[in-house]
Amino acid sequence: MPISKSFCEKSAALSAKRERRKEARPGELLDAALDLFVEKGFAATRVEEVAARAGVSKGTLFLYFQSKEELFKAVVCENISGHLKEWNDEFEAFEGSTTEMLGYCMNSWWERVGATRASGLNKLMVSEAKNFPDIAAFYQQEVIRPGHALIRRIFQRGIDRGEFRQMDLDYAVYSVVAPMIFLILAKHSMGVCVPDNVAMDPEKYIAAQLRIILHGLSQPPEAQRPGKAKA
Amino acid sequence: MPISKSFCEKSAALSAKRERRKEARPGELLDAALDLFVEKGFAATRVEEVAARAGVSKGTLFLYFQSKEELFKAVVCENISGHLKEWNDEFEAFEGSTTEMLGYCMNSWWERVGATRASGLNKLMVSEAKNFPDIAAFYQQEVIRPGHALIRRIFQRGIDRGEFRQMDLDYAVYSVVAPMIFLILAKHSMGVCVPDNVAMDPEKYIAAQLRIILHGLSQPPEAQRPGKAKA
Amino acid sequence: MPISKSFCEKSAALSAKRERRKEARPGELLDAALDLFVEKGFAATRVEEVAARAGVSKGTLFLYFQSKEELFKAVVCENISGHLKEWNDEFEAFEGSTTEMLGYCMNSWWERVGATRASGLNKLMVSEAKNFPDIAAFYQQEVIRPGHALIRRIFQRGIDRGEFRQMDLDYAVYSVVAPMIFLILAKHSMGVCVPDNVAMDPEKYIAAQLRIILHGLSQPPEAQRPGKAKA
Amino acid sequence: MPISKSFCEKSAALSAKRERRKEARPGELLDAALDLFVEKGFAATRVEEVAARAGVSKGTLFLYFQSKEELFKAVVCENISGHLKEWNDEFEAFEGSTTEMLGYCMNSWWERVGATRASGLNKLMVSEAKNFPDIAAFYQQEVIRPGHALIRRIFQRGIDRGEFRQMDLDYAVYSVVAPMIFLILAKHSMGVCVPDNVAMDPEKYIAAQLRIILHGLSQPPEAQRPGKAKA
DNA sequence: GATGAATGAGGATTCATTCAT
DNA sequence: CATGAATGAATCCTCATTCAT
Repeated sequence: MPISKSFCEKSAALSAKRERRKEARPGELLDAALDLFVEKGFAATRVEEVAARAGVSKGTLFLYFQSKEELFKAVVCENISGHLKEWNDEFEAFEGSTTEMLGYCMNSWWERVGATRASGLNKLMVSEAKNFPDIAAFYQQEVIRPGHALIRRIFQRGIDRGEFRQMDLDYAVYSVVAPMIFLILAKHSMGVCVPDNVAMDPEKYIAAQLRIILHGLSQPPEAQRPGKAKA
Repeated sequence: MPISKSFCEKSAALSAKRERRKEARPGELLDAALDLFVEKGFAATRVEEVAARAGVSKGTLFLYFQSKEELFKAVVCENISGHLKEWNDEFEAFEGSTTEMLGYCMNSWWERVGATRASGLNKLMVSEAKNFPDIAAFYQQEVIRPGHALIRRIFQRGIDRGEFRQMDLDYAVYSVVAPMIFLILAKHSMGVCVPDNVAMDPEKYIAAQLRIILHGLSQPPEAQRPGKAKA
Repeated sequence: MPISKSFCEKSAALSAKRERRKEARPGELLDAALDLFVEKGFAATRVEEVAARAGVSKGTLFLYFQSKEELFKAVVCENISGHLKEWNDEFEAFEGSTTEMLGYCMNSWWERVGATRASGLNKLMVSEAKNFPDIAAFYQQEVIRPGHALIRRIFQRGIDRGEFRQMDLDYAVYSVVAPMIFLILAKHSMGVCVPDNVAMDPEKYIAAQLRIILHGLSQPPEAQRPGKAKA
Repeated sequence: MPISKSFCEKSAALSAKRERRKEARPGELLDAALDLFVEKGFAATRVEEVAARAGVSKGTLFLYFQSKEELFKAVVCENISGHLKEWNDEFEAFEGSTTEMLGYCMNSWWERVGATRASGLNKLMVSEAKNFPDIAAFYQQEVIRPGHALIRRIFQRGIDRGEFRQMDLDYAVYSVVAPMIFLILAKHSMGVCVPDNVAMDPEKYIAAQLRIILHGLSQPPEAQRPGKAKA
């Protein structure tokens, strides 16, 4: 947590000062910056554009953020949601089957993160991880690791309760994470992952993906109809 | 193919002016450019750096590419592999089970594309799609759509042969594509998808993913051990 | 005096508008400004810093001074001491030897001007004369010319009274002025005139300088010891 | 010498590279920069103006100097003349009286330094010492200290040969340095040290100053004419 | 063809100045 | 009166692009 603290405390300290100011400005700037950084990347985004979209002038932005880089860091900090703690609590309290829990988890992730502007953060990190290694490390620590840990605990619960077969947990986790990433990129990268001409309904996708994760696509052996083969 | 033609023909026409085509156009420049664009993004990459890494001077780069943007387009064109036609042919000739075919397809994709530098192209497109809509469209047409179509045909074959259950083909396709994207990002975006401290073996991952796609993770009903539940 | 009037009357007139004059205009601002202008130069000094050092906000500074440049002019006006008139009166009343008078004059200059913050004004004018020709002219008229005139009158008195030999008065004056400037720069320009590692006692320096001006450094002829020469 | 080395070696290394380039550029830029820095100070000088005066564009300046600060440092380094070694050699070889030597020294300083553009460096250091402490330290080490040391040796020689009376060497040195500084400021600071309306002939000034240093201004006692007093 | 010096439009950042509160 | 948030002109610096050699 040392890294996370350094970033977040800094912006917390700033926030204290800010709240005494026009108090809306920094948030509007961060909003605008998130959109533009996600849309065009860090380097291709002009601070003046961010300011304009937030309805203020170039100079005002620098009143709240020391530099474009600091703005970027603040965008990342601000948009790292604290949902993980929430989900962990829900996990502890959950009473139903692990299958239900997994579905609940993926769907609520979509509602609370995937479907929101905040999901752009993931695409942003994909693009800029190499240019901002310290932020990437921070993001990994705050988002990636706890997220993976939670999913792993869910699978472990399923195995413990006899719902899931024994499995290599790491790769099982990826089978949940990969679709999330896929959804984000489908949302933010216009047709580079999913063809434009194909409708893509996230809820349906999650449901289908869950079905596949749980039961696979193969025909159960007893149902195999011989003779239906191609030849 | 009209869009694809426009890009490739343009660069072909330009090359024609300068006598030889790919022969004369230093592949080193395209190589260096791919690496750097993938690593830092389009805007954050300096042409001088590309030239330096290719061992030539800044001026030389502009002998072969009219502009940084043309260089980018050429990088995309050059790295769009012709594997799709290959795979389509192999699909037509394939005699084994569709399960085998799917495994063969994913593994050979990893060997021929995923594991190579060329896989950076996908990350590149994710990052730059919004900044280069025409290139994104071109990429979609040349890579995404044919790729999806191929996978869809495989699934269709499986259904036709009674190996796979009925399914929504679109979402089934994503269950193959998402892991590929995931692999690429794991390779190119340091820890933003997979925690740094977790080993990730692509071949194993593909195998595990295939198993999940085919058979799911749930315990088969007859094997469910009641009473083993947590509560 | 026309130029001098223009500056001071202007600021007087402005002040009149705002009722009270120097009383209301925070001397703290002028104090802070003098220090910072002397230390860092006009351009490198930020008004915000001046305001901060004076304990007020940036906006307040502009209540009292129309612009940074006006602040600068006010600093010069404010710090031009009225000592000249004083010294002229003392000159008229002086009864002792001219040698004594010269010593008195240099020492009291050091006490009343050289040793105080106000001496920074001279360094300031040296640095900024080219950037503010009209202020430089004003300073020349108010400080330099009367100062030179006074010293010249002292020398004239010495010649008239037979204490000093005939001399070119202009250059004689410089032999008094140069050490004063030297003292100021030694005080304000860290090591650019006097090495840091050499102690420099202004009173002693003035005494030594006076001795040199009056009697020179050469051995009186009758005291020359031939044969003591190096060769 | 460690500090001096760091600065000068750096610019020497740069020079090596430069000479292979248009080879005249850097010198022209340094010339222009010296003039403008002396005239307006560091902060008030725009790099574009420097470039324009050197007949090149803004960008070209940054081809040769990493930043405005580096340009400033290079200006200082470049203009620190190696005359001190020369003068030291001449001192060792000098055969005449120390009085002659002192005169020779001051006059040749004026010819070789004071009268040239390089003398602006001193004014520059006066103005910017506080803003560039490391450069000021470098300047002190390379110019001020060796200069003072040389003059001190001259006076020591005069004492040893019986030409000069015993004296406090430090203050004696200042009686030579102060006029030099005075001359420089008279040259570079339009009327802030010497009134504009007074002719100032450097050679004459040096001669007069020498006379004063050596013999003072007082009437020799035997020549004092009583009764000539004012009253 | 190849080079690298030169260019200048473009973008980040600063800071004097204004003005609503 | 005092404040400090907001402004935008001014300036440093970068880097894609050109071109003479």
